[in-house]
Amino acid sequence: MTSPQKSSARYQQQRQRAIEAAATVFADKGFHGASTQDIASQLGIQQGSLYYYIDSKEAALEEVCLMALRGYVAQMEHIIQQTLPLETKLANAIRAHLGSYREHNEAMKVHNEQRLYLPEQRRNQLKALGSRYRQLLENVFHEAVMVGDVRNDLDCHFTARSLIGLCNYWGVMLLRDQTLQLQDISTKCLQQCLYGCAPHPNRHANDTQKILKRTVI
Amino acid sequence: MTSPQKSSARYQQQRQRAIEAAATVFADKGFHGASTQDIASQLGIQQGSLYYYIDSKEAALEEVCLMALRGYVAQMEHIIQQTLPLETKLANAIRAHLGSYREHNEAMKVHNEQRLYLPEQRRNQLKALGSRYRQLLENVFHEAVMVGDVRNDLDCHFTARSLIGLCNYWGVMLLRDQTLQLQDISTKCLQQCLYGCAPHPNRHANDTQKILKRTVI
DNA sequence: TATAGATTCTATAAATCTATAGAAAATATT
DNA sequence: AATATTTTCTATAGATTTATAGAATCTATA
Repeated sequence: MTSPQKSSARYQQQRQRAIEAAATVFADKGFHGASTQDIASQLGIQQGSLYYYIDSKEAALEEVCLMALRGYVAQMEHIIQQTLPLETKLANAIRAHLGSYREHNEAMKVHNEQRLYLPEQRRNQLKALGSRYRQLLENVFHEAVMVGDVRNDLDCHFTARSLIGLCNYWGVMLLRDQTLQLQDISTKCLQQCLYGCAPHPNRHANDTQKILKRTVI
Repeated sequence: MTSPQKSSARYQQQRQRAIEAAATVFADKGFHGASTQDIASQLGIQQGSLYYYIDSKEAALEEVCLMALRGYVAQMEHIIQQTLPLETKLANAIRAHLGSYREHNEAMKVHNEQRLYLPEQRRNQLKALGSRYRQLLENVFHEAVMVGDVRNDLDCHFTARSLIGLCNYWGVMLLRDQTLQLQDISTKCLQQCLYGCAPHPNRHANDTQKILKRTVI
């Protein structure tokens, strides 16, 4: 196990597979509950061989979390900076948030549930990405307040975090129960966020559904 | 370590302290990340002595989760069967839900984040309690639909789960950040659930605040 | 084909962790 | 005070885990 040219296409590809295997196993058993043996088995190699691709189990967790957040935040930057009405922006954001649960090998779930087991220093990048995303979402609500789309006493920080919490909750549900429809849950999360459960005045449920159907990304 | 009369008041009391210590440690390090040594240290006894009070680490987790849910569900039964308007009932329910995060030694957090690491069979009681609670909350919304307090196309199941998700999210925040005000978060969760962020017609923010102030339990 | 480099395997050191047994200490009871 | 009971401690067996070293195998290229 001498230090190799770790830049070949094949190496990078296998490394990616290793991180995805780690994501799957961490999502199922948790970081401490999963062993490097579990990850190696998932990948179909021997336990020792895994260390050709990762430096440590902890480093693997960091990679999984970064994998979850990176593409995701980039997506959000794109969605949110577009000049579109609040509802459309939110619809796109929610759809992207929930969608990424079913994409990245359960890495989002791992990020949510396991990242705090990383030591402070290893969380720096993650924190930055997380804050960035939260801020982007919060700004959407600030703008909406200024335009008058939402009530003017709205606590934008609280609302943004609540929406994130809501999406994370249903994101995990989407993973656990494959019969749940991404489209359906997205619609309902949007409605819940915008109108709660009180009857909303000049708007039918179907309109929201339509908005979600023409998502941008 | 022969089998003792495990019913003395002192024994039961120490046992309770052991479960609370386990809750604290599990909340911090996770079930698999925490060792029986950690729990014993928290309690101020030797690692081996812990087994005088618990049968296994797994049994300890089960006890922690049960501790979290038992009193809590009983509370909800009481709150929810009262004949009160939707807003009041919800205000009480949310307040009780969030409040119990700051009461039971972080056991609620452990229940949410660690219970799935228990084997199927050990989760039976927990599942029953959880379903019971979810059902109680769902019924509140069903009633509200019939009375006309909420829009009639409301997905009560979705709404109940979302509210639980919201409360669990903010419950954990209340633990992590002691500067957050229970009262303030409760109010905002209620508003979020009922009205979302769109301006709600014939009701001022202050009314909701008032309702929350006269919680029943 | 022969060789260099990349990849995987086997074996293992060192650390940790759960659970138990039996001795010791503390407390209660006669 | 003497004895019985409860509680705590120490020591350890046995299992598991991470990470590393070095051998073996595979692959690409000269």
